[in-house]
Amino acid sequence: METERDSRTTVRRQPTIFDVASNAGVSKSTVSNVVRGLPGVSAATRLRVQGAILELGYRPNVLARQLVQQRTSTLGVVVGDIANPFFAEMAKSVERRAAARGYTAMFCNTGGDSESELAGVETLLQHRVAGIVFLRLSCRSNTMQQALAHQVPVVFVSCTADWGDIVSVDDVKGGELATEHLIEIGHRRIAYLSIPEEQDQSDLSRFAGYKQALLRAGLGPVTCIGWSPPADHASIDGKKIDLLDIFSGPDRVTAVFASYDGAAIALQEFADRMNVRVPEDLSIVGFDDVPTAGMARIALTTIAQPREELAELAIAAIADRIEQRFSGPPRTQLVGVSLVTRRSTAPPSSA
Amino acid sequence: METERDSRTTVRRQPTIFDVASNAGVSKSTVSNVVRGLPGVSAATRLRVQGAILELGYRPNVLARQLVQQRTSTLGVVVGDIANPFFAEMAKSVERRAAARGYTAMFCNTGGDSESELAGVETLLQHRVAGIVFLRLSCRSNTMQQALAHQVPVVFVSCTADWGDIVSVDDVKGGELATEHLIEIGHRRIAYLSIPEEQDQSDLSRFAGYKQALLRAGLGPVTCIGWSPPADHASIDGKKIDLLDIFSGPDRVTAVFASYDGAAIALQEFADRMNVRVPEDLSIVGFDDVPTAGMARIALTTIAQPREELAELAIAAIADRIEQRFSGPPRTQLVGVSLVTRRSTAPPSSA
DNA sequence: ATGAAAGCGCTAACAG
DNA sequence: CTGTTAGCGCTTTCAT
Repeated sequence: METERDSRTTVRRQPTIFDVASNAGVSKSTVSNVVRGLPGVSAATRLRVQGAILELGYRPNVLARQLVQQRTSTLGVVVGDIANPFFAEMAKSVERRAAARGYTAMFCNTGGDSESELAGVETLLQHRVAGIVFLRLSCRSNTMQQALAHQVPVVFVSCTADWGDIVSVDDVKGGELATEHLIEIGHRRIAYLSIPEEQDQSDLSRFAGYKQALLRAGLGPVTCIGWSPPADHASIDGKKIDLLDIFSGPDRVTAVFASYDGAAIALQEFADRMNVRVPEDLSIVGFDDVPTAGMARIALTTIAQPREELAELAIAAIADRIEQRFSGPPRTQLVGVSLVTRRSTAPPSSA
Repeated sequence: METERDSRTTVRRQPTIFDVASNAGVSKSTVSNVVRGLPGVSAATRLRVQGAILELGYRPNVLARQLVQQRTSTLGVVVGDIANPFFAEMAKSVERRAAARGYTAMFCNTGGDSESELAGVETLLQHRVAGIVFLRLSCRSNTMQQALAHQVPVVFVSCTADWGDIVSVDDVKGGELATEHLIEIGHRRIAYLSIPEEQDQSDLSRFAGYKQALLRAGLGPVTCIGWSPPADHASIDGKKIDLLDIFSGPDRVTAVFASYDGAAIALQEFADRMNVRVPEDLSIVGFDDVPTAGMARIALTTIAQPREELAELAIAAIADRIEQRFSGPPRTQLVGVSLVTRRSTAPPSSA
């Protein structure tokens, strides 16, 4: 019979603090004190209680504790796209740092669309998370802001919003660094590449850095290519154009700074397909330094983000809020970036 | 003064169901009924209650609900390494499928070591998760099994253990497919490559498939290379050996089936570094078909896993257990794999 | 040093 | 159709 299994397992629900108490012959409070490691419990009682805990396999119910304590140790983490290696790495670091401080991470992957982003945040809020970490926020809509208004501390990692603490790399600086590198090795026609569907605040800052470096060097024109891989066409200033044309002709673009490694690698693929040689005909710089960028066959020159440092600062910032060590207007912490030179960039050929 | 801010936000804690009730002039139960969408509430009252909910910005406290209901809608997901693109993709799919059924995913990334794996599971259990999904289980120790024994439903995705439901690709079949492909295009000396630190049950099954195909074709010897990238040496049957030597000499290995794409790509990098040409001197087959494998410059022949299907089946399986639609001995569901041929494999050169 | 009692916010009978 | 009541498992004063 099937019920045999049930009788064997005795349909035993999880033991509660009460079960432990009566097993050890003490009161609930004493058990609670032992569990929480508070002083003021005699060694003998403590031992007896610990024995009972082990014997029954007691496991404190976090839900009940958090309900009565009116606070949780759960951190919500909203990730734009966990399949993007950069965010996957960040998610990993954030989880590790959170765990180190006693927080449990509750991830919530959003397709990047603001609708599921909102739904995700709503769920997190219903779970009474102690705070929320945003890894790239797509929606600029203030629906989100309204939902979150003063509910819980919020920290934005690698993205910008004025209603929470920010921990980010200096995107503008990164854009400058990338562009200056291209200028230094001799490029004159340098374009910025971004993928419209994934544009966010970081994008704009990186573009700003690009623009600044370009103008400072007296170069131009400032060119922003909008491209959705793997299409053959793109757009510049809203005008549709054949992507290949951009890299052909006398006035051709010889170097591209892409908004992030994914875009850079996609462009490299496109170039390969079209027999545009990288770096001879076209130099490419990315942003993030994902593991793939370092692979010998990809060898992408890129701007590296210190992922572990970002994660640590983010968790520190939100923990400071949660644990009331800091309150006040939003803080911004910018960390440095560095250029990693690989084989996707070289001086332009004089062709 | 700092307290100004506080007075502005009125130190207002989250409104409770009671606040809504008194605001709408009804009882808690009625509000509860409205929130849960139960019938038997007059349209007028429902409207009044909904108004109050909106006005107060009421958000049900999931913790309290779950405490009284004695069950949660949280699913624990244990991931070996979220930075591995295959698991990142799987995690994403699992989260999406879980959400579609009303479950919230609580991820827990473990460095692959069984210690933090155990700690992670412990945390999940304390949160009274309704079930646990394992994406690659590293530890074979039965400490884990003991901790989980009959506590919650468990499903293993892409890994094997006899104490829970299993949803996996047919690893043996995949190993055969990969090896047969190599045999078919003319290879005779074919080795299996695995990374000792990341070995698991899947590894063994894939190796079994490799072995089977090899023996069936009357080929040999069965060779299992243990390698920790990016080292220059490896080991075969416990004997340390120069990795390059394996691919040199008259009796050299001309093709390798790697336990997963990561290993395959690492080997490709090694080959590039050592001027061993792929596929002319060495053919490589991977397993998983991660996005990187499809990139033009990598072009790895590999065994594709149907990620979405795996995720869907896994969530369906665990939901069946949780929602008591199924109880009984562990079930195993194997889904098919397919060979994706790219440029990392070719007939051996007659050199 | 230990115990008793009052909730945390919610659901789920059961009355009215 | 709506209200009353009794907990879920735990922490936290306050007594003893």
